[in-house]
Amino acid sequence: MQIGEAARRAGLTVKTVRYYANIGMVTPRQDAVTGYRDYGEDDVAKLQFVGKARKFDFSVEECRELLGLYEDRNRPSREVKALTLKKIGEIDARLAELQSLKDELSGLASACDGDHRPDCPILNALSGGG
Amino acid sequence: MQIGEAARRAGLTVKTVRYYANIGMVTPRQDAVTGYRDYGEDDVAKLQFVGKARKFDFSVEECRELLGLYEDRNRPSREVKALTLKKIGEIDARLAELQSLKDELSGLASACDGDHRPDCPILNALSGGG
DNA sequence: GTAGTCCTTCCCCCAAGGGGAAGGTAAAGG
DNA sequence: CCTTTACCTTCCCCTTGGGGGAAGGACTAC
Repeated sequence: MQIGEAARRAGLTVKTVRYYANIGMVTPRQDAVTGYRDYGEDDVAKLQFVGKARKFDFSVEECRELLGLYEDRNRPSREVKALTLKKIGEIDARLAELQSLKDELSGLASACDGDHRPDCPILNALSGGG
Repeated sequence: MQIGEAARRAGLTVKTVRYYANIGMVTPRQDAVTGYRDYGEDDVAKLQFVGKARKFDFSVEECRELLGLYEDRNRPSREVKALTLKKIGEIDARLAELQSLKDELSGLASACDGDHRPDCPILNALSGGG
């Protein structure tokens, strides 16, 4: 099938699918006459796979790795789990970072009257020497 | 002072400080003879301000806005607070997103044996039609 | 014939700088 | 005076993951 239908079926944009072809992640056959990319069912499955993995915050490179494992019928599940745990760790770190950021900002915001007067603890905090 | 010392005092890299000058956020005087940027104490204060705001996850454009408010002695604190609350809202949204992501990944990871065998619920989930 | 829709490649754009090259300048040391 | 060192300058390419759009080829429908 052509790239448009493959993209629709995978829930991706044509641009994205073409990008994945360019970086060698999901490489369809090429029609020798028209030069059009020719996607098979297996390609669509890979595109769906990558699309889902991306939604899980895996980077394109990690998706490439997962895709390799996905295609390897003999891979040990250990490797997939390791990648997943690493990703969970990264998410945890980011969660903690965002949470402390939020706490600080919330503290500042609640200390600020937010009226017409120029006095503002938020700006004071940003300009202060802490 | 030269850009190196300004950067050191603000806790930023020279590259970053030069970037802020290029985009017109913190614009030092320019030495007519050498062409070197010439930073004053007020510039360093602005750089510190922007550096802190960046750490609070404000975008460069938001920093520019905050800097404008910071320099306006008559600004209403309302505007600063509004920006801060908006940022807190964004952080909240991201927190929720990451949390649900983590929950899903954690569920998958705990369902995966992580041994030498190829059977892997994580890959099954990524390739499944959900 | 031509309108519409599909496809191709090509190039520039985003954030927020990082890395490094090529070249000017100033101060210290011999 | 000459050289080394440590600054500084501009310029250009690199990153992530594509988006936007131009220019041009291809196919179907009317």
